[in-house]
Amino acid sequence: MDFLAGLNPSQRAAVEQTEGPVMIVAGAGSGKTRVITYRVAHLIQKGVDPFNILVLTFTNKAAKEMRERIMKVVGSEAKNIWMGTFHSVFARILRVEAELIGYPRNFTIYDTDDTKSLLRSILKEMNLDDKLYNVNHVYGRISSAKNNLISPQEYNKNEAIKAEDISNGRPQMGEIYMTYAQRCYRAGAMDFDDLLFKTNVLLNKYPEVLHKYQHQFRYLMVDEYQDTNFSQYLIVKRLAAVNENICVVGDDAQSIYAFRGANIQNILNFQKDYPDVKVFKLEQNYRSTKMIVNAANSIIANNKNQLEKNVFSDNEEGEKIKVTRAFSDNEEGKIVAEGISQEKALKGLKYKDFSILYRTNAQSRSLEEALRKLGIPYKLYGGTSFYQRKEIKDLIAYFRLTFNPNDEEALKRVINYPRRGIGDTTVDRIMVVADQQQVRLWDVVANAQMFLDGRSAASVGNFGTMIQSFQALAKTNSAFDTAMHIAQHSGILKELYEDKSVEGLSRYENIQELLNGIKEFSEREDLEEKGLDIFMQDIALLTNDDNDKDPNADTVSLMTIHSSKGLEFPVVFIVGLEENLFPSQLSLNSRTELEEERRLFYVAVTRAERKLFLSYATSRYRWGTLNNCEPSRFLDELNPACLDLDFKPRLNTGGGSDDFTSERVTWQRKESSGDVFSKPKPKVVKTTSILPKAHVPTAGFAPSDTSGLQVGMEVEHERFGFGKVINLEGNKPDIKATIFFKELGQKQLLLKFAKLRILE
DNA sequence: TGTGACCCGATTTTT
DNA sequence: TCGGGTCACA
Repeated sequence: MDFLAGLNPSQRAAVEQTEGPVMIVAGAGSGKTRVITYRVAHLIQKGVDPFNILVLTFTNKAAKEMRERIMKVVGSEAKNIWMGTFHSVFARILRVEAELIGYPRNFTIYDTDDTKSLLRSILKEMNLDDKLYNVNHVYGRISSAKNNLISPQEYNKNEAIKAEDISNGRPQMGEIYMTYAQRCYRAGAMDFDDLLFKTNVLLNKYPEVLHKYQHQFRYLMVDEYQDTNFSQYLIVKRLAAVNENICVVGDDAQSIYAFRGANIQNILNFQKDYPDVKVFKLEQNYRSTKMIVNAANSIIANNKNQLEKNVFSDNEEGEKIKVTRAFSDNEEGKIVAEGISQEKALKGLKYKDFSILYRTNAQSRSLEEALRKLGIPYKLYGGTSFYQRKEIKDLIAYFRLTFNPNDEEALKRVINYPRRGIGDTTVDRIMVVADQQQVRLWDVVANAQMFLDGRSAASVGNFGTMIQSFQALAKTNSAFDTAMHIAQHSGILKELYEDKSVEGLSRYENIQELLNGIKEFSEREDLEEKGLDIFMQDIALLTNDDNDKDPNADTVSLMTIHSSKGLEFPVVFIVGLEENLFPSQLSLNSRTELEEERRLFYVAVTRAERKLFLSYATSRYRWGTLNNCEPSRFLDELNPACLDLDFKPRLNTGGGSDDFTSERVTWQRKESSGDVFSKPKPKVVKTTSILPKAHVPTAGFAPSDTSGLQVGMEVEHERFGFGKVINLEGNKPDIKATIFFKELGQKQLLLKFAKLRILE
């Protein structure tokens, strides 16, 4: 057990407490991954069969890294641990059990694009206004229903939900959800949320299945527990119910995915669920200097709702955090790029020791430009992943159709690509016929002569025959041979080969790369089954980092803060620290959202090992117009003792001062309402056009006395425009009004702060 | 059925 | 600014 010696007392205690419910609260940089890997290794060395251990993570990358590290300690036994993302582990189980809940074993997994495209079709078929029923909104609504385990039936029965949708002006939401679920079912497809939702259905409806897995997974561990949603929470709870050997690891301070349904309460309430839980706190940060840890602590202290802990560092004091102000986004880029060159030369670092973090992807442009000018190599993380590329999705759609010919989205994608004279009208016709005759899509395609007429029957028939030939081929051929054949005979390869443009060339290369990947898969010796169908199974669950060509290249890393979670760099630049950007404009309406932004800032700061640079610009191009920016409130929240301001506050020049602290004071004075959550209006400096939908208050706008405000009244808000009150709640000074604004949709406002004019 | 013009919308995104 | 999606027209 030599490896235990390298752990500090609390890490070691957490590793050794293998039985019963355990919660490990792991501060940033406290050796969390180490504890998990050693804990699993320890279990195995104690004689637990790896097949009985289930470890759930949120990313493929985390699972992969962890498995490799465990392998180093216990050897190849580690291969037998059930370890993977929630989605991949339960997809694997669902493939075994699918038929119980009425799905084919080779069900398709719809990714976000498939889901949105299906929703778009449904909205169109229902003749709904796609502004009101915005696809993203509808998707979000359905997704959150599923994540909260509300089935379409329950959704439609629930009066509160119905009332909410009606007040939002979207009474048909329940119907959409119902149709969407039916269409997925008909297509033999599950979306991402279904993988968890259906697992719950399965475990709930079939006690013997639940029982089987409860006994199989005698030890459960969940990484990043603060990011679980209700659906995931319940799966874990069910599986752990018998043995209660459940260990969750997380850091509430790093919960940054609530916007996707993660419920921070899952970790905050863990002690209530398991009263005899043993809690271990990992509070020593091994990653960063004292300066950085102190600064991070000073930020997170501003959040109210959190588990008590005291993260500290025994590392060296370290340098102060350098704060820089730039005049524009481009100047900010230039300053960062120069900063990298300087710091690199000064400290003898490599490019890969640097990372630039930003709130939104759009910010990367000016940074990239500046880096290119100085010849600094960089790598952009995020963006479209390999499997998201159109050409890859097209070819994969053929594969999908081969194994699941009812896959509606795959069918729509390729039935006329490459062109074969099957237009939208014909495709619509197929859908309608399938609906009317109560047959599956594939029945219509395969028997085109019966269901369609004339010319379209012939072309659809040919398409069907082609897919059938692929199916026959797949039965007897290797994954690679099948894939190659499909690429050639579908016409995709030819289509791309003939496109000699730069993009066409790269598309062709991407297809080659996919085929190479399949070839490698075909030649793997550790797999028993290696048909194309097996290769296909989890492809929707793969993401970009699985395709990182050269992870050791010496380049600066550029990424959003979200994607930086779990990573660390000697030197970190966090850019764009401006109000309305970070914290994001859209997070300013509620304390919960603002706190999430603050945790995001905390995550960003704690990525840095040795040196941290912060910057903001006083003006920035956004959506084509130049805007004035105020420095972020987060800068004020940092302990000033940790900061090294790169500019001198101008003394008494009368026209306002220049360091952000005084700027803050200035704008706070302007906001007489005292509402800390209201935001300063972005001032338009130079515009080529008037800002799109900015509301211009009616001349002589003056807030009314809102004490007599009633539901149903029409009001005007200074910035949000005209709207109607749809709900009032709370008591006297804190009455909260839900108002549906014509331009912006529903918003909740505290009456004591909101400036509203009641319309007669 | 195919193409180009326009119009909208725009955080973050482990799966 | 940029990209995707839709619509009008050929």
